[in-house]
Amino acid sequence: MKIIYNDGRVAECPEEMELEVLRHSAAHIMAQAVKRLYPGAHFAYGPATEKGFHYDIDLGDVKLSDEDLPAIEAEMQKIVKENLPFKVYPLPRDEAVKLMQDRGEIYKVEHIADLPDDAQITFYQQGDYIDMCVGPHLTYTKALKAFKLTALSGAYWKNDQKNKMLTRINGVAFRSQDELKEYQRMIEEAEKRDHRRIGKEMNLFMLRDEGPGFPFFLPKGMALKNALIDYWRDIHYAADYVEVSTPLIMNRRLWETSGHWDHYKDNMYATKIDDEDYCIKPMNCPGGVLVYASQPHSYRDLPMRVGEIGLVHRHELRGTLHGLFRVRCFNQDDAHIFMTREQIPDEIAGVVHLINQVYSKFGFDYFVELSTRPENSMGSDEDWEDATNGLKAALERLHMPYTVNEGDGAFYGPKIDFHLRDCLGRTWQCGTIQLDFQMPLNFQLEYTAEDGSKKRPIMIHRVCFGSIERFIGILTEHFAGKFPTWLAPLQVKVLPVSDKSMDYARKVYQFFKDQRVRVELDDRNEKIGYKIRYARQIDRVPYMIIIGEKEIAEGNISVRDRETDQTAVYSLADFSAKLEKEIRERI
RNA sequence: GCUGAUGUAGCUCAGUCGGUAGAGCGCAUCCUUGGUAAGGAUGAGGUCGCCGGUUCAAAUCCGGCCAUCAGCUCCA
Repeated sequence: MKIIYNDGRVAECPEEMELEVLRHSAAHIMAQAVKRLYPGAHFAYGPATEKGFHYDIDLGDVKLSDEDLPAIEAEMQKIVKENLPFKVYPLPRDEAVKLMQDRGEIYKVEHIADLPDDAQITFYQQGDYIDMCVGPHLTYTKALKAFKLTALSGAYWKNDQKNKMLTRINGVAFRSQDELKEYQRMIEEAEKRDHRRIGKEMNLFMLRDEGPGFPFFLPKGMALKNALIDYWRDIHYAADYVEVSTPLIMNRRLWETSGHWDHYKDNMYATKIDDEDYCIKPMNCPGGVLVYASQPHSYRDLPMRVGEIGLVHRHELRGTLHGLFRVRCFNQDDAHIFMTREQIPDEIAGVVHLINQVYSKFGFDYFVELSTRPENSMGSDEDWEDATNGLKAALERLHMPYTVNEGDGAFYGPKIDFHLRDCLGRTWQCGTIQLDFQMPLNFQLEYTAEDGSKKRPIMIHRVCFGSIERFIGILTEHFAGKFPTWLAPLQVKVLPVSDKSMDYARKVYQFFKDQRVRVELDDRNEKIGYKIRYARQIDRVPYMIIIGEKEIAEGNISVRDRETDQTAVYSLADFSAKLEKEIRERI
């Protein structure tokens, strides 16, 4: 595949750039098609993206709907068929501005104004369509062989909510029709993994119009959640954490002291009790701080690692809600660490280690981001500088690669965020480590130092799962509902072949129930084949125990394994031992 | 909150031109007692998201609201 660079050079495209160039050129071709169909259209940004391409377009008063996409796609096909060459030429800044002004491209003019003075400005042209662009691009439109427009959405000019909402047309493009088909197959596959679909099928949780963003956990989902929390308690016990629980509703005065009232009010649910203002907690930290402040502390107590599975409520914009990934009430697997300044590096390293341990256990891929001071924040520049450097130093000491997200920290401190990917490639923030000099100051926290003086502790806020709900969503997609045995909502299902084996099946069921195994008995009047299909497809149960007259006669059980689909014969005691080992070892 | 789409039985969906609703699965009962991915029959189940308007008549047309979906913005 040949491409043309913005210096006019034509060369073979490096393989790793092919998709990007293809998609970027697809965006230009789409813009040309849109301009032909809607001459009043003005163009903003039209990049290649991770999945395809899009172009943000100002269509004036024209309202596009999904039904308009096929016509645009057909026009694109026409342009491809015309096999127009891509030409490129540079223009001096004033001429570039004039060209774009003459063509009514106000967004491009604004874009030029944002470019540095010495920027080289180049234009790509195919047919009568001209776009300011650094390229590279295809050499002829016919090189675009496989594409599809997928969706219409909105996007703000320069991604800023204060700016005008433009129309974004999204598409995908590939090297060949086969790759496009493969992509469509993958999308279907990913949709099968969607935690909202699997959650419904497996009866894990539900969402109702009566409480948008407030998930109900059903018995199966609750079993899963509790198994996850049991695991959390074990690793935190081992890492020398203690656990507390603090109130959901507390007086407004507390939130004023913590700074939440000033910085987070819009996201908080408030209520009146006995004529006083109360807030439902959006974060656990003020409660955790009150626990620390309830007693005098010595430097000998530090670091103090205090965990809390805390239920928080946040009033999120309704357009942002998404299954268990984005809700309005969720449990944070929170902890607050109180420590001396000297203990910061070790404590941060300890938390990074713990989070890494958890993610590795499940086999997650993740990336790390360092978020710095936001606009609406509290505290001195020095403290922010110190805290940010502290986090940086910890990451560098651990050789952990990270990107910097300027201005995205919490209002009380900078943070390290851990992001996990969902089945459709979207990423979600899960773990976070926040270093906080402010809360101890606001609440006048102290400890007695070795020399008898009073000193101020530093605080870390941190979560591993992030939100237990979100983490369960991620786990559901990661395992496609086939949770490892220790986590599975249902671990064993007993399937009698007929009524003749029902009594024995009941005994087997009771045996495992007594061992605290999560077990069910399928005593419906159905054939064994049907019961197996249900246990596999709907329950996704790790082990099915099939009980027929043969098993009764021989006094054993037939166990079908979810992973292998093989059936093996065990004695009750042998299988019970195997199961117990598997559950205790956790994965 | 913004842009676009959607909302019919527990679930997945059909319902043409406006004439007050259908299928499959699931559920219940009965028959069947069947050995590793769907045995058969019968039955129950719906103010068509909510409110208002147009009309002799609205699931269907119009308006408002609510929720959901794909994005944007925001976030764990």
